[in-house]
Amino acid sequence: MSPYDKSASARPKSDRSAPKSGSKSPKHRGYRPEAEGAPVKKRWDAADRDARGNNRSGDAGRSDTRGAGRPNWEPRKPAGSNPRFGGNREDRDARNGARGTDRYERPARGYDRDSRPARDDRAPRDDRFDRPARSIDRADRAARGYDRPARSFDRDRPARNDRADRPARGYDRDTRPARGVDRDERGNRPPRDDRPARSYDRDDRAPRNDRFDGSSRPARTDRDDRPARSDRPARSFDRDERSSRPARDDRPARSYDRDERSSRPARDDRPARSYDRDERSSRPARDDRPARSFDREDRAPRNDRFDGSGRAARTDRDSRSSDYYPKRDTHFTPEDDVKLEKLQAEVITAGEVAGKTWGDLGLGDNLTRQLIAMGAPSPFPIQAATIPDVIAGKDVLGRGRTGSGKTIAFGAPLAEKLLEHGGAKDRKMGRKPRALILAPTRELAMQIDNTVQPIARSVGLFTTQIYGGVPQQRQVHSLQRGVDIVIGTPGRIEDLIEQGRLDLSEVTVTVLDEADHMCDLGFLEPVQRILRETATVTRHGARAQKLLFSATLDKGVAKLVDEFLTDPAVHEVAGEDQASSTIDHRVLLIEQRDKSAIIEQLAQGKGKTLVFARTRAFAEQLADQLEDAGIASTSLHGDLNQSRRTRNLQLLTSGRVNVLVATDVAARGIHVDDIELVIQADAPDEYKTYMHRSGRTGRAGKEGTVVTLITRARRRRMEELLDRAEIKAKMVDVRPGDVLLDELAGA
DNA sequence: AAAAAAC
Repeated sequence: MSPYDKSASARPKSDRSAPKSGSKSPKHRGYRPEAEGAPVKKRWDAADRDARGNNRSGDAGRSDTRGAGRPNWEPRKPAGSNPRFGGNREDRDARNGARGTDRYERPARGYDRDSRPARDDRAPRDDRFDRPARSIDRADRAARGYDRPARSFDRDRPARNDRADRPARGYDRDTRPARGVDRDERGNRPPRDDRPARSYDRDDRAPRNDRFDGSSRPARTDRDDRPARSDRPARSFDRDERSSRPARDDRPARSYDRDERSSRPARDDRPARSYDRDERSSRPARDDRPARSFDREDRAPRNDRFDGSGRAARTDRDSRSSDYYPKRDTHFTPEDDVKLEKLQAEVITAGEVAGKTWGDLGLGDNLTRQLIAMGAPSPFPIQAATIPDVIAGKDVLGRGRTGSGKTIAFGAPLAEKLLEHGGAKDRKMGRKPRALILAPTRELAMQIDNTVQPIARSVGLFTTQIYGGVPQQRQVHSLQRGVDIVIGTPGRIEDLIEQGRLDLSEVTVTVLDEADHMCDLGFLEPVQRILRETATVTRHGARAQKLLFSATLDKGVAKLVDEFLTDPAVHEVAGEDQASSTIDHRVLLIEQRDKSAIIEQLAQGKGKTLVFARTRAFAEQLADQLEDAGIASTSLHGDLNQSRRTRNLQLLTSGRVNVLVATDVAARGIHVDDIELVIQADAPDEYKTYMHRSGRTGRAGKEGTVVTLITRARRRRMEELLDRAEIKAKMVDVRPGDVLLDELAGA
């Protein structure tokens, strides 16, 4: 039985009062007993559809005017820059972004602009937005206390989109106490309304150092002197305790809590959260922390609950939700960075490609025209290698260096394949998708769509993005209208399958981008479940295809290859190793205490800079620190809501900000024009991570610099890692103020 | 251990 089967026996979840829709859950803030069972979303849908004349595409950022004249693998304008909302807000955002104060200040707007389908039609909301809170005068905003409501509004927005029928205003605060239940442990917090207005606004925030000096705590950079923490329970403890609560087992709750905390102003009685967390993460072991076995005790019964019930579906589902509380019994050792054997590949050389046209590879005229219009006059090697095989109906594994044009390598032939059988002529409402592209992050899914969508559209095919963190309603609408190509991340795709709103049974071409990563722990199982939902043969009896792409494709994908691929063609491009790339790799040997100062100096450059940190907290902290140092910067990591993630990435893409501090969420696939410098504030643990991070620069033959900061103690490990990556890098001792840093910054 | 991925 499929894990997504809709049969009654497969869905005991809803019988256990743990339905999926938040509004129907007694645990959800939106719970309204009288609304239970009522087709809340449907009602909104219909009204909305009428009101807006049914003329909007389901996805943001759709305009065929974008992107002409760019390299062929490059996304067009990022999602969220939809011109239909006019230029005024964009311009205002641009100004704010340029001042570098945009990061937390007006979160609600980003969401509003990017993902909200039809707010203009909804009077109560308009009212809210038309208030003077709009003013971009931050002092004014802060004085009026508008910052805080705007923020909580922002967090609730996605959930609310489909619930216009309930009273919108004041809702957040009314229900806040309910959530407080989760945070009893931190109970000595003053009532919310007594607190100063949320002020991530840098202007009214005390300088960081003061904040800590004043409370007799060491400055944050002084990691070794840790502040006493006895004045409140350890946070990690909170979390474990929370997650052990039966009532909350079925949802993560993490992002809410964290988001909430991260937005809280600094309090005298305890360190700011980011500091707090970072400090904790650098601490190897905590004696006061409950043993891990705690978690396992909690998990064991859950398995029992489903084992032996004869319901394979439930077992599957359960193992998936347990990903949110990852099993801790897998022992981690940093030495685990094993280099797996490369797959034996057919090698194509640049010479073989010379003079080939898109048509030579088997693409039709429309596609050829479109690709040329997108700035790809002729195929890159990886494209020349894989496109014919994809069109021939083979399973394909493609390894191409970062930035070598993999998206078109699968996107274009995929469109061609769909055309073969019906294609645009077969267009009808509610048709099932026939192709699926899976990506590991939402940003990458958006970016792939930005490239694939115009290609598909040129031959009358439609795409849609299916990923989490945004209201699902628009995505469902798209599916209902009928799409040909689904592009998304595993979580939401599984979610919609389970809800019966996404049917992959006619998907005959499936693409895994960053395929090796999709085989990593935590991704593999969802991906396997999704692949099992796809068709095995086309309606013409041909075998359904699977295409696996990555810059670091290795035997790690064997699990997927063995189950889902038949006699795959493996392609790579000769001479496209890291050694031949245009990236200048440097390893800087530094003192730990100098790290901040060195990063500041490196980030001074005029060019775009991407800084990688190991943890979300450190990424956030670094971004703050750089801003405090007068460097316009922003952050990208999983602690941000999706609107911020999208917006912050766009700040860098558009050049409104020159520095982005990110976790490894940005390590793979993300393309931003002209990143000149990649700084690895924390060295990566895996050679693959190094390769993907560094691949954010030096794209399409451009030059770039990658700087990795390590302490001397780590030198040996770093050398081994570089060996595996086959990268040669100079190692240099560096101290703050050294001229070399300015040179590397390209200032 | 961290990161990502659903509500």
